[in-house]
Amino acid sequence: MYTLSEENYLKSIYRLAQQPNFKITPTAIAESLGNNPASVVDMIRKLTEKQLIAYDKKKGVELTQQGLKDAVLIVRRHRLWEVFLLEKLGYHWDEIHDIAEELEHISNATLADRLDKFLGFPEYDPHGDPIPKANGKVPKPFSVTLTDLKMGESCRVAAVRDTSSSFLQYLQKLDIGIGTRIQLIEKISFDNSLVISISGKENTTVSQKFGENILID
Amino acid sequence: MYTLSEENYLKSIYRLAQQPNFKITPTAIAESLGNNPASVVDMIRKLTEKQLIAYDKKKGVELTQQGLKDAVLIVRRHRLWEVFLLEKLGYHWDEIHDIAEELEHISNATLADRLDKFLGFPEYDPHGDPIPKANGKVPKPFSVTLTDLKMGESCRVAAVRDTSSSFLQYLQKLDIGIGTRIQLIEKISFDNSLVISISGKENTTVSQKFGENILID
DNA sequence: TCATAAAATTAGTCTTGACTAATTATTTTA
DNA sequence: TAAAATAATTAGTCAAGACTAATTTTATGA
Ligand SMILES: [Mn+2]
Ligand SMILES: [Mn+2]
Ligand SMILES: [Mn+2]
Ligand SMILES: [Mn+2]
Repeated sequence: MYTLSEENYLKSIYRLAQQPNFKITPTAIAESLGNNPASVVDMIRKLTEKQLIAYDKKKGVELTQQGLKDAVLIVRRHRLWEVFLLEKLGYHWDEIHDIAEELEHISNATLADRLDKFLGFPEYDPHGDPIPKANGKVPKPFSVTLTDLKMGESCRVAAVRDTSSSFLQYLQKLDIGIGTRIQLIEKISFDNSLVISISGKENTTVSQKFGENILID
Repeated sequence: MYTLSEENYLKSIYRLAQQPNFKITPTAIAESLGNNPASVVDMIRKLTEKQLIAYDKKKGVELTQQGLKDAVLIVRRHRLWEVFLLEKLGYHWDEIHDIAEELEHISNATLADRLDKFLGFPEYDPHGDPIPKANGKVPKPFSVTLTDLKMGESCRVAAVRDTSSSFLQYLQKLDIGIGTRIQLIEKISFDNSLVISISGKENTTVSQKFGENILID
């Protein structure tokens, strides 16, 4: 389809666009890709010319209809490959993201759909992110976090926001995965730390930042 | 591991080295990759510096021990992915080569071995080429062709030398695949055309070039 | 053996996608 | 609102990996 770089930019812009009321600036894109803002300005020019994005000083960067379609396809491929790597090749959930980051760029007209079918049309990837459908429809992602829970309430872990291996490995250590049940025991008002019970076991304390990265059902 | 280009050069040199007594020249590499000889000379310099190849005017290009090891790994990945695409995703054998050409560059320490295991440690790829083992050992490829057959003898199709989709589609039309039995009925001395019987059915005539691209058991 | 053809190499250019440093525009804040 | 800070943009550079055109080297054969 496009170059590897173009695709990574599209995907990055798409991801930033998921945050409601967030203005997508060159700096924001630069940060999300680990690039220099000057390089981003170059690429914004290129993608604008190709009519994949529109850039307005006031509104920031927006994907065009075509750009959105392309970005969603890349995300679809990424998440399907993640399912494959975890379920078929036995990788752990903290290893799959980086490999999928490469696999998502393999371009073949029917590959995503064949993979989708082979995997049994999964709805969510191993991190709980919804997998865009073949028709381009994207199921609504989870948005309520552990910090939104009220005292005493319990929930099911539906997805993780941060997919870095340091976070995922921490979760593994705590025995938390997609589907794990968590009950909020107490909120420490000093720093918003959360005292939780994981799968009904003894209490553990986690930070606010931790809580914000756990999406629940 | 290396850049996409470096890997493609390594693989191309490896493939050329399979032909016995063949001097691997810049022109030969250029032809096999569809590149300009001048570009090849640049890359020969680069790969020599990285100690992956040795270039001697007299002997031509040779892979070093390290270069050979790396090339074999890329071939291993290529052929394993081809098996995956055919057996798991249902592609036809004339579609898989180009996709594997991209997939072979996905670099992850354990990916090839996991894929190998998932596929049940296949010995040959869908074109009959041997799949290098995890330890770097490469099973001996088939080398006898249809043109080596004597009048009246019959054989089993073991592999194809040419993997272009035009050749593979022609084979499909003739109902020839890996494992098909072929009997040589007659050799036309004028142009070395071969009159053959495919799976015991009525006679068909194929060219010498055709015969040279069918490897038999 | 020497002329010609073919192959290899060099020199110089181009595109992509990065970068740094300098400059200009826009926001914040005092 | 003016100064200071931050963000965006421009200008210039670089490396990779390709190309063409020109030159040199090597091989071939009359
Ligand atoms: Mn990527
Ligand atoms: Mn994911
Ligand atoms: Mn390749
Ligand atoms: Mn093959």
